[in-house]
Amino acid sequence: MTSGRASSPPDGPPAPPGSLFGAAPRVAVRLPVPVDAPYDYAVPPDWDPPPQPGALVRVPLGRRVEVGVVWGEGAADVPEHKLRPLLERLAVPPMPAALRALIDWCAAYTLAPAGQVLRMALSVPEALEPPRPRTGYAARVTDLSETALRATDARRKALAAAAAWPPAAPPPTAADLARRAGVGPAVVKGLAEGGALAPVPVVEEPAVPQPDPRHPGPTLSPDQAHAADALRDAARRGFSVTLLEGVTGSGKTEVYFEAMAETLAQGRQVLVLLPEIALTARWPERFQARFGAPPVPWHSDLPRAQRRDIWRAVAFGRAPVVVGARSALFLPFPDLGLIVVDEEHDGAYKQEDGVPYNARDMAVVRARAGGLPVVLASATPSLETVLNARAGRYAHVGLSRRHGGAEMPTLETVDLRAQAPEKWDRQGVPAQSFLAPPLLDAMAATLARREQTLLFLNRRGYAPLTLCRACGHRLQCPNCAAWLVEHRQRRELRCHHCDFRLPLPERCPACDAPDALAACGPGVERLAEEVAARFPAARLAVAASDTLTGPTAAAALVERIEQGAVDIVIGTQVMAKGHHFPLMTLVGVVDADLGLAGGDLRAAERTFQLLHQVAGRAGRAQRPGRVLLQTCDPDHPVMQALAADDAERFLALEAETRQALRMPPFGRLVALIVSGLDEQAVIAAGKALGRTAPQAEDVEVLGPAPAPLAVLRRQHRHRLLLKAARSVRVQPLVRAWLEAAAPLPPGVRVKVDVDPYGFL
DNA sequence: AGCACGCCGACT
DNA sequence: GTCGGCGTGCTC
Repeated sequence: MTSGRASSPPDGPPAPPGSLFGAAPRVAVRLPVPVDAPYDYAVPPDWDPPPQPGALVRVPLGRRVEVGVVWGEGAADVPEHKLRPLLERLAVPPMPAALRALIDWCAAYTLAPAGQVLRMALSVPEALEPPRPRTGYAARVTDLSETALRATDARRKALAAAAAWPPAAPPPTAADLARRAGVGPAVVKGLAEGGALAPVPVVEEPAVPQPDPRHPGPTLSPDQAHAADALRDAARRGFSVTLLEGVTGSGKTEVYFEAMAETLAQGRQVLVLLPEIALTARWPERFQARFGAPPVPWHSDLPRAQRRDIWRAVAFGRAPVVVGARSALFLPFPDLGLIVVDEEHDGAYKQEDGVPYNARDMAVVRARAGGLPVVLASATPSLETVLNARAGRYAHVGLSRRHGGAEMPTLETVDLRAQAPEKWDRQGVPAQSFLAPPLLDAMAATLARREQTLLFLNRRGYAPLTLCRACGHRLQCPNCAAWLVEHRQRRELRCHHCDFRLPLPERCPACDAPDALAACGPGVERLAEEVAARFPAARLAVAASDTLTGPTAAAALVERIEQGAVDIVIGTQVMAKGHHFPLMTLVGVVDADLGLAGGDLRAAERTFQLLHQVAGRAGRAQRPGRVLLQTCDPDHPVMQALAADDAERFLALEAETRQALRMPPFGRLVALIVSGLDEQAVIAAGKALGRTAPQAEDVEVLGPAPAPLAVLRRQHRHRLLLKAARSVRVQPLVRAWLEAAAPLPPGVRVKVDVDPYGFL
């Protein structure tokens, strides 16, 4: 992929007079601002050698100063007099060529301005500055009598501590010395002022834990060892993509650890991508067990200082392994040797805001650019990855059995039409139930065996809808086309799409009727209420993203469950991920149909993956597990495939459907979201875009129609979908479409989403 | 992304 | 008469 920069037109402006003897040397610099082309800058004559591609430089831009990356030679299409000089080289390693290639590729593919993509790679400005030297202290004298300082006990101790400091270690700070000597820091300062200690500036990069590939890890089963051999083999060669497919509990993680060990032994870096880093509490433990050191994390919630340290450690090649969320893909690894994308099917890899990219796909692009292998791991790989493997584009390594001889859980559907939940008694008033008799029986039996139950319901809060029994008014978000979700514990209604909150009203906001508001449908809180009433002796825990604030809370809950301090866990999808609890032998899926509503392209696939993953929570170790799926449609292919444990057949059916519709991965989709505060203007702009839609072979444009979330944060949204055959290069089409389109009315924006995933 | 320029309402 | 709202456009 080229830089996308047009060369100077043949009839361009004449060269300025000064260029007769050779114009000032210029370089193209990409800037982290949303423009597509790099800007040219003059290289000051005293810059010898001139900056090479990848060099990070400070440049003037308008009336501010930005950090940019030298992208290549300057073009001749900017008149000499407009050129401004490079200001400074930054003392960090050049951005690796493979990362620059990824940025260009990502911009060209997503149609995002390349500068906006670059911004993701320069997200930690502090990391580009030299670390601020701290002051260390070294002993300058052997005895206080050599100074004018009066010898006190504290001073003697502090001086002795400084003299005894190991020369190999970095010099101690005042605080270090004071702590060692058991005195106050003022004593140290006093010694320095009196000349007994010499201040030395210490430029110290924080230490990074070093994983040891030869650290003895857990023993692999023959199945695992076989798979590990294949991955190690791939890790020894250049670019390749390998699908590592293994059912939940088959020990995929330990298998790809072996590929990582191989890469680490070669002295090269490894990147592991996880979909939601904060919630995969067990991964770091497993990493530590295998490599004898904690992994280095990367995600956007890390404290700034830590992000700076890690960014620098990666850039300087001091971080051998980073485990991170999708943004870790844009870290400047100088010697990346392997990328692992765990849970590759997970929708969290698709970024919806900013540059809409899929980190799993971009990982393959990064790997190809760097000539290194990628491992895509999943128990339920995505349809596109499976098809790539079948077509031979990806290698395929399978793990069939559960590690440690554990049995797969038995899985049954509960037909809610035939076995409807029976009302329960809330203080003399019959209350709606969400648990059918078979599930309640199974829970009682599980409780009696002193084993654990997971009730899975992918809905936060108490109830997803509140309506007025008097007038029928439904409580809606004022900013979004969405119902307000009751959070009874917090005594408020919340919008799950924007940050709107409303204290729980006593009267209907529409008709003012008192005590008429009724909760409709279940959320985890409401389920907990029913469970608490039905099983008063059971110890409950509710696990949702808003009840588990941060990884610490998640880890604490995991520990409580492990220790058997919880009998029934009621959780959203945060509970679906990679924990395994030996006592958890029953999983009840409260509403298996939940994800299937709403005509989303991948609804069936996602539901299958999620429920399969949830089912995998049941019965590991030596106890057999049982999974009950409550559904109103037990004949649905997803339920059938889950009950029969037949992923193969489900994927075949799903592939058939998609092929018939010429939908991804058999066709390509690009979404254009037109949004703005003024609904009429948005509709008009959408229609105008529809009229100028590209007419081409194998291309069809659907819409405009209201987008699935027709109003979001007060922005009205209409969507057009361009659907094309796989062979069509959609980017040039869309680019030409937008360029030819009538100028957008004020306040209306168009967002392009290549390969849209969810419905945002 | 910033940051200016530029053209229409409520104040010293 | 100015201060200031944010729509539009540019930054080598």
